[in-house]
Amino acid sequence: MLDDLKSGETLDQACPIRDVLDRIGDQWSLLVLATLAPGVKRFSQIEREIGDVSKQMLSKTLRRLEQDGFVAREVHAEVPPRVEYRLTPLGHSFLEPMRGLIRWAEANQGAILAARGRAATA
Amino acid sequence: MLDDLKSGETLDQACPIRDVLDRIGDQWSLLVLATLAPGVKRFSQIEREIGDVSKQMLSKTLRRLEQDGFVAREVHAEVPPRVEYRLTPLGHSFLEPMRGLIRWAEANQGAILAARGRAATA
DNA sequence: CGATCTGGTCACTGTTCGAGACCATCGACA
DNA sequence: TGTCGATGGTCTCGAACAGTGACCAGATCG
Repeated sequence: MLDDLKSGETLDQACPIRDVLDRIGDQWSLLVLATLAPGVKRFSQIEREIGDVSKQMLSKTLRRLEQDGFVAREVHAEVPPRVEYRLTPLGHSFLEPMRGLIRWAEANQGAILAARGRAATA
Repeated sequence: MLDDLKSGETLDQACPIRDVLDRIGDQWSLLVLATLAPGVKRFSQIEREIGDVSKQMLSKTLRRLEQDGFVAREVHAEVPPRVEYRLTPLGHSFLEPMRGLIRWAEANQGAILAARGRAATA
């Protein structure tokens, strides 16, 4: 799409990247997916690992990821209740291209920080 | 990082991916970068191409992308004023890994839509 | 003498987000 | 018997944030 975009075209809502990125581009979705990458985890385990996510947002994020087919939710009828989350094949396949982005982020963080610093003093 | 994350570790703020994605993961940044991919564009041209971005958000987004070194801003002292935006080398290099993600989005949009439909009827 | 075009900014409003209280249920403990 | 803690959430409240539309300056066109 990036290459196909000519001057004058509009980037309307039919654009799939837009739909997908609106979902996973929020503050928490990607973090949750990354947390689930190594395997099955429970709600409070994810909460602890991310650290500064509120229960509300974690709950909402997980529900949306489940609806979009990225994660699967399994409830065990025990007391206290146990709920397990795991990535679906779709979720795993999504992490593939994400790794490229993550590598870029690690490699270029310095450049961004430098630009930011330059902008601050300018 | 995804592979390095073991159970029990926390995903704190030092994580570079987190910093980077908080910036480009918002509603508009990526769209602006994509719009600028083919070459230099003016403010209102970007506005028109994206279609449903408000001037305020576009202004804010461009300023942040500029601060982070993704785009360069050039003001021509004319009347009416002309302001041009272009990707920096950093901006272009960022689009590299993004293309992988975009391809994934295009390839898997159907699966997501299907999952979403299944969730809605369930 | 207006209208218009550009790149913004400002005030107002509606949506969203985080913090923290609250809930139901069971076992452990005193 | 009483109550305390753990789990996976939901509810409410105030704060922060995003979108809408008005406004601005300065020159040129009719």
